[in-house]
Amino acid sequence: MAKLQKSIDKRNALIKATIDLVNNNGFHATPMSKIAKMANVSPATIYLYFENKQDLVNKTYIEVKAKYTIYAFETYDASMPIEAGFELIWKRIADFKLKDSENAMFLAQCDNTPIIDEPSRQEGIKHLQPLLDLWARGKKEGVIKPMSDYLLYAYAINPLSFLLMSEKRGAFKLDKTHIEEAYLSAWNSIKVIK
Amino acid sequence: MAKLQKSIDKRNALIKATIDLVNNNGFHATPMSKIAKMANVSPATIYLYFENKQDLVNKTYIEVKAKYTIYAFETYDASMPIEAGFELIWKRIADFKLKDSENAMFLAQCDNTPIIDEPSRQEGIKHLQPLLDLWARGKKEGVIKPMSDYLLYAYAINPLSFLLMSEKRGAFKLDKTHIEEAYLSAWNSIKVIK
DNA sequence: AAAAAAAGAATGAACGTTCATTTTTATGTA
DNA sequence: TACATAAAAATGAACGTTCATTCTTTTTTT
Repeated sequence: MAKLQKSIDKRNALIKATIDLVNNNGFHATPMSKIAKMANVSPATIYLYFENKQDLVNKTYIEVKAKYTIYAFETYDASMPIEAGFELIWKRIADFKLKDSENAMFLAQCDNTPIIDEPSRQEGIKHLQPLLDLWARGKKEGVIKPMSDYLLYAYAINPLSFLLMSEKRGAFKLDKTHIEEAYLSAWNSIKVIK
Repeated sequence: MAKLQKSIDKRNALIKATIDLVNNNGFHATPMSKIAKMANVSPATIYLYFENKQDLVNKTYIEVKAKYTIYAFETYDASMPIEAGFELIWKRIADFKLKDSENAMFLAQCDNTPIIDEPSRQEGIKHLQPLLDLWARGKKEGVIKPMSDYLLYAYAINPLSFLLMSEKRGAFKLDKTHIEEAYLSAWNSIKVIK
């Protein structure tokens, strides 16, 4: 009964500290010693839970990404009509980014830098399948533009990350009104215009 | 005649090496020694051109950002009609990201991480004014949605960065057709729908 | 021959990681 | 229940390396 005994609380504290420090200082200015201090743990203890620094940040990424997608699809089911389904998923994603902005910002930083290794990135992408399925269905029904999923994602989902980063920098406040405007822009950019 | 004599070629080589290494390895895995080696220069020589590592990366950012905006607005003049002006600027930006993807990717990484200090970031934003002016005019004329500039930027411009990163990762090829589709999505997301 | 630019080697600090030891927890026995 | 013991978890200090930066010397330019 080795691994199971190790405190899940400590592991969580390490992951939280990693997110916090990487968000505020960047990966390059986040030494293991600081992570340990913030998690109230000895530096050596980190290595009981993670192989090394790269492993820690990879696992943090995968865990946060899973949390994100679980939240996004929690209330969706694949039998919904396209537009309603898209609105539902989109608003769950927006909601996650608002209520859980620490996690969302960490993902944004990982998605734009080489701090995560490629296998972990692939692992993170997997969970997005329900949205891709919805889009495939929408294209078949002629409701969503027959474009590459990358284009759809770039216009429908990714702008939220930019808005989140802008908010973090303090130049902008992402409130309910903005969310509605953003949703309309997202939908208008991917729907088929009759 | 101190500074003027120092070779502009060496400075350029240092900036290019910085972009190259940060793009491929990330800031955290880009030591001064490697930058020096790639620029065919002694590590000590870097300090004749830049105060320190932070200064080097700040100046690189500002220089690349200036190149980007100069290219974006080169063929635009403020008397053009809104839609034509937007299309022109948008396509110049897209063009820059395609033909100068090394520079564009470096900007994308800087814009999503704390590797640049805040004054340098502000300095980089300044040059975007012509686009903001165009949007202000478009809002007044009722052609562009009366939304925050951050929202307009998030939907009209920022998606190109995401597409560029996707292409860099090899999952996606950003060709002429995609550019046209992307332009339509961009315009549809910010124009007033009658 | 003087000044500027560049170089390589040196420096001290900081880093990721490991080691030797102590503390905590779980288990078996009376 | 109380104690003894072994295993697991956690630690602080230490290690070897790498890093940004500086120092001293050499090369190049004027």
